[in-house]
Amino acid sequence: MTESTAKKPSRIQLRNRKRIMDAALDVFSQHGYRGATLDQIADAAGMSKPNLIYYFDGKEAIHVALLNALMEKWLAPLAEMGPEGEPLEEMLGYIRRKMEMSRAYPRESRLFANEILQGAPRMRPHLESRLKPLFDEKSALVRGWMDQGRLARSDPAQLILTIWAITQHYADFDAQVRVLVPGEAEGWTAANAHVEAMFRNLLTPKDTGS
Amino acid sequence: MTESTAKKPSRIQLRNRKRIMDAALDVFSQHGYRGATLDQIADAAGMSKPNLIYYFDGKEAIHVALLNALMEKWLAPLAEMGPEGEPLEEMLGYIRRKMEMSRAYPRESRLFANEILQGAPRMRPHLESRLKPLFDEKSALVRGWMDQGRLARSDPAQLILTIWAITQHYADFDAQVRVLVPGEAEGWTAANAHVEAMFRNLLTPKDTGS
DNA sequence: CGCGTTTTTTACCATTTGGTAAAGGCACGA
DNA sequence: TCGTGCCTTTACCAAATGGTAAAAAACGCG
Repeated sequence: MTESTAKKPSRIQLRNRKRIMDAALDVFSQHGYRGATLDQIADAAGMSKPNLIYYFDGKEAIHVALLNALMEKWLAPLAEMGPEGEPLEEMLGYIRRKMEMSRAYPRESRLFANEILQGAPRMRPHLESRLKPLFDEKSALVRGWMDQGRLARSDPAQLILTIWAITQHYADFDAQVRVLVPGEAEGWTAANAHVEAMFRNLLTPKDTGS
Repeated sequence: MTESTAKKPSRIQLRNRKRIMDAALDVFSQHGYRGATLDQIADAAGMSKPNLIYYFDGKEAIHVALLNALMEKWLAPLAEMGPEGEPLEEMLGYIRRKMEMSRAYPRESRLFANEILQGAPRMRPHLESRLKPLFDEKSALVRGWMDQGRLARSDPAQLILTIWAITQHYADFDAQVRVLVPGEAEGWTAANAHVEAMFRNLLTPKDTGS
């Protein structure tokens, strides 16, 4: 609808839009929305500031475009968790994917963290329309597993929040983690091992006898 | 040393410094360092911008003063955990205090979160000199408990990181939590219950038979 | 090539923002 | 009550920042 009259973008347009988005991800994730400047983004993208504006309507438009583009990627790990497999393995798989996201895409994680920290001014609609339904769906799935006794019982919503908190912590608070836990590369393997063991422990159903 | 030649501050000075710090906490925690403006802080403190500068050397000085003042309060819950009591109760007490901090002082939590997110540019010295030693000390304490079999074994450092991740999440990502988990006041009781049960579960030593 | 279209640059601009200068107000002890 | 030193305000300012106008350059296609 929004694009009904838009012509199809040229190769240059596509390439430059991507360059801008990548540069903006760098800058926004490092300095936050207000801390980022168009000049910084332009520099990082290797083009002039007015040239940025030629491709995007303005600073806010770039930010919103980033947020929109990232939302799907960000939800994917949770979306993939389905009722087909063994509950414990489905959950652990989800947790592993989430850890991998934090490791591989820390900029994206920090971009979201910045946005949420400031009250999600530009993302609340997305949270309500995309995140909430998925969250509710998966909460119900987990509750079902618990009801069947295939997963240790707890509050599914709180459980998912807990998973997010821990996995994202490694990306968002990287600066702190690095100070406290020396060793760069090994840091992740230790973190992965701990998180996996922890949730395996928590999620494995207790044999209730009978 | 720094204050060797300073006169003792008057009553007005004390009062206004407090007003400024409180206002600055509001503004910085909501918008981040660069997102905050002196005008906003001045408004919130009910005084003029040059008057701010009369009491503090500038924007950065206010931010640093805030960070310094907050550090002690922030470390207190962990500092209080000592070797006297029963390990499980000591840990759960710590976790409860940390949750209470997030509930009672979300602005402080977000201020730190903002700072760490951006790489702790103004706080890294503090992290190294104050946080790291405490972290190492308490990690060792926890490891000792585990070695004695009085706490379930895991990586102490990762365990503490995990506690921070979860407890701070409720303050820092409040905007998201609110969208996902309806109910304001009850939210905290559900969160408290979940976190306590979770860590009790994790920390209780498994009877290894004999 | 020739020419319309897309892309990029140069030169600006208005607003915001951190900060200053200096005069005025105010409190309070002698 | 008068002056002295602490506090506050008014009037500014230079730099930074988001954004625009319009000319110049590059592209691509018949």
